[in-house]
Amino acid sequence: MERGDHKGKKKHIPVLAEKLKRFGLRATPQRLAILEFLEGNTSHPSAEEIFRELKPHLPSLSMATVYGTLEVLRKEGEVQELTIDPERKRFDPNPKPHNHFLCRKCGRVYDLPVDLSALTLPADIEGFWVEIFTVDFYGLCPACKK
Amino acid sequence: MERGDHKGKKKHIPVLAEKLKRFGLRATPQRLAILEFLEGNTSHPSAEEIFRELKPHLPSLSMATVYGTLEVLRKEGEVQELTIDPERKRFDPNPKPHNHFLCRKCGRVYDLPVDLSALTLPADIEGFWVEIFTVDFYGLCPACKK
DNA sequence: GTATCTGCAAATGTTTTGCACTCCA
DNA sequence: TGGAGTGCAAAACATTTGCAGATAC
Repeated sequence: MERGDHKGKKKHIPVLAEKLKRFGLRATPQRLAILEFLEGNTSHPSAEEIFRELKPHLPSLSMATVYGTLEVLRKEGEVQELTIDPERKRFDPNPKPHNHFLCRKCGRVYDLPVDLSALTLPADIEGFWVEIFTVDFYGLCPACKK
Repeated sequence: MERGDHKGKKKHIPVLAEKLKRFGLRATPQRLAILEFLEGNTSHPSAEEIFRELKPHLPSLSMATVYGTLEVLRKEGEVQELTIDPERKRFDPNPKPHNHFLCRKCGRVYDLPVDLSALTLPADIEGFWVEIFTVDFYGLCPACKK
């Protein structure tokens, strides 16, 4: 696997364009660039980090477009918005429920390999209708623990 | 128990002043008002809500003081800062770990009576040093479910 | 061709900061 | 009295919005 790649090979642009069209969305260069950047990305970037990364390759890109694209992708269930970081929203292209860890020293957010599948709760708890829940961990990451 | 009270009787001002002094902090009217307002409060207010509530009784109060006081109380472990609401920070005067529920309709945050004590995790998970973790629930509250 | 999308710039809302003045201990 | 604390106004950010022009299809 090459440097920069994450889980396996990146999907080709046509595949990402197809995905957008399936949602009834137009396959614009901006959206394709954002989708491609997020593909397999486990760094949980903020909108600003996505913008900063893509701007050099797509100089016309604006923050408004980044936020707008993230919002439509979230509505389609393609990305989830994380609240773990009190400073800013972060985005995760993995829509499946999984756990996150925020390092209090370096500020990075990691996927945490803890199996909480045992934690199945009744959908209705004392009159509260629970649709989703998240488990967020805080502490020191392996690099900062040393 | 009277209306407006929460868990038992409110602590008197001298008791709250003592608490502040134990932390090496001065017992100012602003800090005492904020502490008294938070005492037993389970509404998980934002800084702005605290300000709006207290301003009429303490007209000189400023947002800067509210934020400053919440920050020193958080450092002393007297309140916790919640990240459950993506729109703003909320504060909880109960420093013990417990679960929260955000209603997607009315936006209120509740304490959720779910016992997760069974969920004891090793402090060290694959090299991550876990200090605390939070479980946040999202859905419809009893009032909005109807 | 046309409805969707984008970029810009301005607005919004939250939180922080610098600093002169105040007041608690 | 002296340093900690406060209020004000401005700044700093993160995010949203309105709209005129651009572009995917």
